[in-house]
Amino acid sequence: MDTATGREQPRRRQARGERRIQQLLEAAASVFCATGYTAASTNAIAREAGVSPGTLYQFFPNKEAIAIELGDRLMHDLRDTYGEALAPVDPATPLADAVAAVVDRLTAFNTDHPVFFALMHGPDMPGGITEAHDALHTSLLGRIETLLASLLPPGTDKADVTRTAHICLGIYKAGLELVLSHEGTEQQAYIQEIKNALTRYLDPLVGDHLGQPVG
Amino acid sequence: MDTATGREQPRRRQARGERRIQQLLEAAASVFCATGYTAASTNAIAREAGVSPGTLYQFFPNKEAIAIELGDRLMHDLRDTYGEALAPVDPATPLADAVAAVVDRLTAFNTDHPVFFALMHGPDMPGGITEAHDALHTSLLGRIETLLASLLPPGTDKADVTRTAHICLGIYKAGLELVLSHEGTEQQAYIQEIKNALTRYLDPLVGDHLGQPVG
Amino acid sequence: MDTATGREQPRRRQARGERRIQQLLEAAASVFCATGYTAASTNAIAREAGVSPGTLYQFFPNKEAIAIELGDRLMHDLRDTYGEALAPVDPATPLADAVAAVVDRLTAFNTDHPVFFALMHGPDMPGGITEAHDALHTSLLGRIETLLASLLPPGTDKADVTRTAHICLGIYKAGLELVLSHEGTEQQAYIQEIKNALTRYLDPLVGDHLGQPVG
Amino acid sequence: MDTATGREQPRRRQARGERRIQQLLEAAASVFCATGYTAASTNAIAREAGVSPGTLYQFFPNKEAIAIELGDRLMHDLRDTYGEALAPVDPATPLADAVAAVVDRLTAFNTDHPVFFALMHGPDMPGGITEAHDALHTSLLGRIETLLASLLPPGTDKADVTRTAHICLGIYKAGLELVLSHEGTEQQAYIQEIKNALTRYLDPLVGDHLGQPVG
DNA sequence: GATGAATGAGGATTCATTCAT
DNA sequence: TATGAATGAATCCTCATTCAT
Repeated sequence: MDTATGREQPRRRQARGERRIQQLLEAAASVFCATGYTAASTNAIAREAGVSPGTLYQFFPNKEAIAIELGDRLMHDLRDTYGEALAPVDPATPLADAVAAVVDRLTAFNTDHPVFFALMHGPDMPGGITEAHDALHTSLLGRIETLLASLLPPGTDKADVTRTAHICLGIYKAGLELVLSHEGTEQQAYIQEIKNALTRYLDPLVGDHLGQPVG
Repeated sequence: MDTATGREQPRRRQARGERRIQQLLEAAASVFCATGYTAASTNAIAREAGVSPGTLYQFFPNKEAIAIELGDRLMHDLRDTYGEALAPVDPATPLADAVAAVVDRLTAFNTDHPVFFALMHGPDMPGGITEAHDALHTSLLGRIETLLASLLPPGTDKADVTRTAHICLGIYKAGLELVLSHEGTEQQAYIQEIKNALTRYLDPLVGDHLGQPVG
Repeated sequence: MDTATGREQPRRRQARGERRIQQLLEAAASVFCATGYTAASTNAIAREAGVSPGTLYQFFPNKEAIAIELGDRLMHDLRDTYGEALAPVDPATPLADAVAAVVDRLTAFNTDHPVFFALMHGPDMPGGITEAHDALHTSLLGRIETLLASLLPPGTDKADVTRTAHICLGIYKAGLELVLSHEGTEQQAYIQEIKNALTRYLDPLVGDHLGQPVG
Repeated sequence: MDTATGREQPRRRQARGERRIQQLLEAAASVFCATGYTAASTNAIAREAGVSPGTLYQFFPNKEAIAIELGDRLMHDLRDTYGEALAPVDPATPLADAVAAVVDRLTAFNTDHPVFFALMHGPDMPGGITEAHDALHTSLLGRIETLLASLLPPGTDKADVTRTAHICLGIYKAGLELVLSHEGTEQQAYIQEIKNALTRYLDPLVGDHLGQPVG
């Protein structure tokens, strides 16, 4: 009966919803970038998406959920684009090159998805941090831990890896903020400084199974 | 009462005003710490200070101004406590020691004035950043630049100093966030990592007029 | 499929429609019980029924209509189960027994159909009372009037019968609320009190064609 | 210093607030009567009071609080007007007269304060019942229990008194609804029926220390 | 100076209902 | 029929700021 069209009918309906969701997420990204997460209002997002507030709430139960979904998709994009590891784990790669690759990739990714930065810098709140940012943060952190696991000496304590990852992510986030607030050659200079800071920070920690450290 | 010592009247009034301001700033600090700058409401600050909203607005034109004044006083406190340079610039001091001293001092200062952190991490907003945080940031940055000026080789380009200062401040802020979100020995470990990250980042930059670099 | 038995098609459709209606009414009953009529949302009813909001509106023009139909069916059920009169009108039955029978039946009916209570206690609204509750109320009232007609002396004024019926129904509704808010022996005690209140209220009104009044 | 005016200054300020509160409560009473508690919106109450929504929330934290305060003041009014006991407890008073007095007083009170009825009939919700109605209900119930304590035989079980009070209040509430939905002589007739129902219900329960029961 | 009442636009969210598919 | 997306006014409530006293 429905054999021929049965799969497409629902698909078309779902497709509309999926399109709306995409639309809403894009609007949300835009608004988050423009005003930050805290100041972003659901009404503004709906308006930006050209729909009514009610429509937004048909797809997301609340503002937080939008940010979470946005973060999720962002991480998937990141994975799809640069793979799980974010960088080549070829033992022969010098640390500086590995770091540079990761920084370049993350920076390029942020250029493509400016909301990445907006989401990473959670709201003002103390301790709390919204679930959305937490999720994004945790996810990123995991990737970095994985990456570090292949750089640091085999026997390194788990807690040390985590701590190191936290510091690296912190340095990167702080650096990204600077990168974004500058332009042209100065911006490039900041990118280089992030790489320097990370490389130098990690250099004494990596085992000598890596290529020769920076001269 | 009102008849005697006509000259003391204004003085007393000013004193009263100063007390009020102090009161309000302390309340603001408390509220900023508890809820973050964005979520802090002027009404909540007034309530915490035990005065009416109207009174608050008799001393500060708006929320922003409170943060600015708070930041100003914080910077003065910092200067009063640790001097302009934040650390001894004795050329003989090894870099690691100088960095450790600065980090310890800033961290101790933050412990004494928890709102320091809250103000440094401005609101969510994009680029803009509120004037208050900007001011605090700029002030801190200036101190760091001064500090770096004595560490980096004499002829270093002004722009390079500024850039380096930005990066250092960024690393410190990111690190402080981690320090504050941990406790006990883990917290200590993070403090050490901040020192490591900064020392290693600066090490190749400082001239050899400093004590021997970290072994 | 569509080719054969052209006559059965509509029948089957009607059957399907009837099933849907049943489904929706059961869902509505469930939601009305859980949240009350006012707070019940049509979306919630549709969800509970496992259909889309649109489907609900294909069978009922609005929320009110659902309640009305639900009330109607409830009254039919009541009639089907306990007959038109709700109780034996055997003149020999003592008043107390007749009252007890009616109360027990209504109470049992409410146990079987908890939404009965929810519908009887209409929304908050003033005077207005929604059509649905009005209908249920009127219907119940009619049954009680019929019942009373056989209890009160033959020549009793119609207005008096109606008034008495109103009072009896009021007492019963108030009592039912109490019954439902208690459990165990206390609940039984309340049931008994309803019977007492009604019996004593009616006792002086019934003619002596009934069995001996309560001692 | 302030001795003379010190008490009046604050008083005047508080007076404005108190006036506003009165105004808001009157507006709330009006809106509750017009639309019922559930449907009453805080904005509508503010509008009715001629103030902005914000003003309302300066005096009441939420809708519920308005109803609670309204109920409180209502109970105080009731107490102030008719005393704690609601009726003479003169042992010589015949039950019918005592009941009539209470019913008349409550009915008169409700005529003076129509919101009394609106508040007694809480929202639709199941079990829940808002705190406001609960409070009013409990308060009324207490008064009735006190009253009954002097009517029922001295040794009566506490639980029995409470149960009887519940039933009486239930009958009265149900009756009041009927009274309010009728006019003129019919309304009077309903008032009489409430008295009858209550008197007859209580008659077998009161000790013979009361005046002769109804003939 | 101090008070606290007043504002009113704006925030997130809900819901009965309609409509394109 | 059935779907579920779409609507948009309405809900409760907040907050920076102003103003009369």
